[in-house]
Amino acid sequence: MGRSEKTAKRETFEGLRPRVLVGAITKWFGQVRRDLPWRVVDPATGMRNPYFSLVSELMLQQTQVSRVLEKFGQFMERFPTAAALAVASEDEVLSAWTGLGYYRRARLLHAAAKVIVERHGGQVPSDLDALMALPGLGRYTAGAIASIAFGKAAPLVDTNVSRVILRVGGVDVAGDDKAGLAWVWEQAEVLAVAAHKQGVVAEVNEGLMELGALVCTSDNPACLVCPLRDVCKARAMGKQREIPRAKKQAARKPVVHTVLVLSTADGRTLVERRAGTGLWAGLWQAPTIEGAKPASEVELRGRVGVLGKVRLGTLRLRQDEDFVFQTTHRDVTFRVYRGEIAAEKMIAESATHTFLAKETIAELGMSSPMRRILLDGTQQTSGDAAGQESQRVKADGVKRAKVIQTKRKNGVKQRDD
DNA sequence: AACTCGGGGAG
DNA sequence: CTCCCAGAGTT
Repeated sequence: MGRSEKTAKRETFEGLRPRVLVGAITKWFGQVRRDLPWRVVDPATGMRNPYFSLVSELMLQQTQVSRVLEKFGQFMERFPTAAALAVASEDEVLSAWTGLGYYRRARLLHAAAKVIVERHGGQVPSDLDALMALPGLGRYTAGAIASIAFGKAAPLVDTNVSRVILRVGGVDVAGDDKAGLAWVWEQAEVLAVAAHKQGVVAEVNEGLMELGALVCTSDNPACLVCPLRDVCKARAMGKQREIPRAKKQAARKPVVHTVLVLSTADGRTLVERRAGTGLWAGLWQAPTIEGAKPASEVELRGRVGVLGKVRLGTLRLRQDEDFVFQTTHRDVTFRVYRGEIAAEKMIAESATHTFLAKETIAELGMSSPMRRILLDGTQQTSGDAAGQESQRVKADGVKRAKVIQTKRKNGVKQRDD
């Protein structure tokens, strides 16, 4: 390709000049950038710690900054280096990940740490292709680490960047439009190359995301304080709130998890590991029967009684109030029964089922609802419905259950009516 | 190309 | 209620 063609391509950002955008973003980012824990700079090298970037980027995939802030520090304390992470057990890693969701990321990060130790001497590689070859790193994450931690001329596109670029370019497509996304990546590359020439590729890439997170938000863009307000085509057209158009969302499927929390007199509880695929794969739980409708007490007793060939027919069970836990693809109704046995020898432990103390259970990888069931006591909520709403659940056999929504911190939001 | 994988916050 | 979020891997 000739030089003129290359030059022409550099100017296809709908007539916008990359240098202008680079300058505006860099200046703005320098003024407002947040102090996030993974943005620390090593005073010795003047560089960001690439391992911090690796961990934070994996955590940030499809996850908001505020959510990652709650987990990042603790994770780094437990696994301060790639080598420390590589030698940890998978359960330790999953435990540190509990509550973040998309648990596959934790396993992939763990696997990436092992590759980094075995093939890269324990140092996160700086080469884009080497980064892409690591488990769990796709085009976005590899580009983020290469550009932000190593200052390489690599582009990056997440949903923030995609929204900013589509709006600035005035491209009216859905957020998951394939051709639109390809175009966005081209523009991101133009920007990254231009920024790299000026030595500010890290600032521009991170600044683009910061802009999308703080100013060019999806619901209510704050155009008046936007550094790109004068060049933004969506704003000129008054379409900044319509671009990008919403993606189609799949309906959630109702399912029911019937759970038996079986405890011993000395305070230990029976737990098992979930199957290796599907929802909450490989995480720990109290014995659970999953189905379209709630399992009966008889079925639940049978599920556990079979373990040690012991009948639990005489065991008295208490039933919690049902609650619904929502994930992206499911409404999971939890029906929880609790019972106590005199001695754990009533049920033989096995490779897959074991009685553990509460402190030990707290160290297992578990889903958020299971953590509540096992560690926060019962879900009785009578007289304490603040912040919760009810909805009719379509699952058979479940009349109505509270949807667990926001976990209020003490004193932050008490009912005041 | 479509689906799957969590969880919580905000409007 | 709905939509969104520093995406990637599998089918």
